[in-house]
Amino acid sequence: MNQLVEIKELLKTRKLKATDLRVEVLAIILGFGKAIPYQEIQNSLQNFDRITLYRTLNILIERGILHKISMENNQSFYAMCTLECSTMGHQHQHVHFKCEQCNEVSCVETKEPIQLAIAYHLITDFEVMATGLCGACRL
Amino acid sequence: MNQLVEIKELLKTRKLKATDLRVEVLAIILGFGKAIPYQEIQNSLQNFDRITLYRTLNILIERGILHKISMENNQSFYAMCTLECSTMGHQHQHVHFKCEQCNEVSCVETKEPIQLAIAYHLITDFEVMATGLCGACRL
DNA sequence: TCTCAAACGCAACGATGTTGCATTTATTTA
DNA sequence: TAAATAAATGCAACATCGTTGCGTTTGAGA
Repeated sequence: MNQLVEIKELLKTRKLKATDLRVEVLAIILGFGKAIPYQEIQNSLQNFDRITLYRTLNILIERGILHKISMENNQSFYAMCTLECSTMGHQHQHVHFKCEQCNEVSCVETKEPIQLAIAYHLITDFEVMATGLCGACRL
Repeated sequence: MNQLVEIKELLKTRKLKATDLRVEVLAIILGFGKAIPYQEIQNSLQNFDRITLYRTLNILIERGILHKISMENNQSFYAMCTLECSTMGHQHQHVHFKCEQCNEVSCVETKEPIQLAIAYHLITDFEVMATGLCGACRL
């Protein structure tokens, strides 16, 4: 089964029509492999409507297909969700890592699960943004 | 020694002129106590130039006086740095916590220092954004 | 093929980021 | 205290992105 069919299947399971832009955007993100900057998505598209792209990304996030990563400089990255995410919500346990050398952003797993506790606070969810050197750039 | 003098001292140690806007912005942030939304800063100022405020916040961050917190919805918050931060860089060990009830964002310490390790990666810095219920809203 | 809710495309508006440049000002120095 | 100057301001100008409304188009099921 090729990627195009897989994408359409995925959209169907989330009750979304398989429109051209949606399929195209998902193909671009899947092809990029790591978390993709918003600009990169725009650059990869030929003709597109800005507002439609905006709504497309939002609904893909809402349905648990994509998740958004906001960097400190307000740059937005998008990445595929894991299978645990659904229309009901996101379930990410990974860390968002940005390499200072190659500037790539990726979703990585920690060696140990992260334990987080704050006095008097009830933590329901958290996100970790780490920076440093990725495996390739460390060599 | 009153707050005004303290603010001017702080600016001097970071080699920054004590201009009206800088002093005013720092007084607003200190008065707010917790992390302050960008909008709240604007609302608290009477007459101000948007670009000057933009540059003011940037240079205060650059000199280790403030730090910026980017929320997932692209809303920006600003908070005072600890004394460990300087012109040489930021040294935050705390967690940025957003209460889902009162929507306040604050810098809080964890019970245990956070240990983070990712296979093949070298981590030089990381930031944690947590959501849940703060002490006051839990009662 | 028909039907219709869903999605698109465009207008319109607002907030913020960013740079250049002439003018003003805080602080140092004479 | 006044002069000198590097720093900071204020404004123009431009760009990007977020967001909503609305008429038109279209994907997918009947």
